Amino acid sequence: MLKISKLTDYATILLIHLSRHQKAISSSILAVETGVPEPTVAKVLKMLTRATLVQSCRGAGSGYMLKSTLDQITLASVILAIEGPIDLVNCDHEHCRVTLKNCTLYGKWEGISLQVRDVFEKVTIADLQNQNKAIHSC
Amino acid sequence: MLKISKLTDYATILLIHLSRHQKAISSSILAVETGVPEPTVAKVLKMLTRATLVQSCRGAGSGYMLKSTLDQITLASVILAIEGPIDLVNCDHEHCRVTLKNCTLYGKWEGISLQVRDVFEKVTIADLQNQNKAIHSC
DNA sequence: TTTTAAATGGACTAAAGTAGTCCTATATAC
DNA sequence: GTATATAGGACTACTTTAGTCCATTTAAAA
Repeated sequence: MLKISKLTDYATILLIHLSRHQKAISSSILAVETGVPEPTVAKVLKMLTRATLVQSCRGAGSGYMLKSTLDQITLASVILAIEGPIDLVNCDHEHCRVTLKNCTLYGKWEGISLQVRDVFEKVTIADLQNQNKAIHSC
Repeated sequence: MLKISKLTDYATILLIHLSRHQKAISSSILAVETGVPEPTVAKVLKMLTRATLVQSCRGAGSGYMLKSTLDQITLASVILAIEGPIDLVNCDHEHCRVTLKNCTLYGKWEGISLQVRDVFEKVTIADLQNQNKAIHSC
């Protein structure tokens, strides 16, 4: 499927929300703000933390903060954090029906994947964000 | 998931195979040639026929033929035939958590989808095809 | 120092999408 | 008329995604 996963969508929304706060905020507050269920918010923030897109702090009154500004966060990095590397075909070279030598299409797909990756590399979350206060995607 | 479906992969392989024949060939023959199981080959060819990328003919000794040359078939048209329209987010505007007015991200995603679509629009199956006889993808 | 709020990690369930198969009907060449 | 194909669609199995929950760790606040 040539689709962004829902969690990636949530991730962009959460990042935009985080950028509006100076202090760290908790996943439960973000859940209320965004309307996304809390356990899901928590899950996404965990992934973003592992990818070092956001910074976390434990303990009472703490939470999550952006590590950089929205214009420094590419959509590609968010997709990578949530869905893994962008590869249009997943050729594991193990269960391939044919021998690798014959697999001449593979290289071509690689090039196309790169072009797609490039599209996402050039879009930042700041680009996604609008000037007005609306922050949900559908 | 940002991946091409397996069936789309098969479709490109089948199209390349079809281009090597002058006469119509059956799905069972294509199955043997490509190593893809016959029922699956049949399924994909049906889809390609509905999308008028290939022409079908029933009856003994008949089968499928290309409707145009490989350099006239874009990857986008194959993806459209197998997976449907390229839309990175599927916002049905019905079960959206927020009202549509607030959904400002939607327009942005549209633009990105268009850029991705553009990548596939510019690649033809002829581009995918290599000069040598190898025709399988992994 | 105790309590409380919050992240972390991982397991788990449910839902959705994909791949693959099979069967019946229909068309056409020989 | 018979054999060979496509057409359509139903169906099953499998994989991925979404979403939830719980036990643990951390640290601030009282």
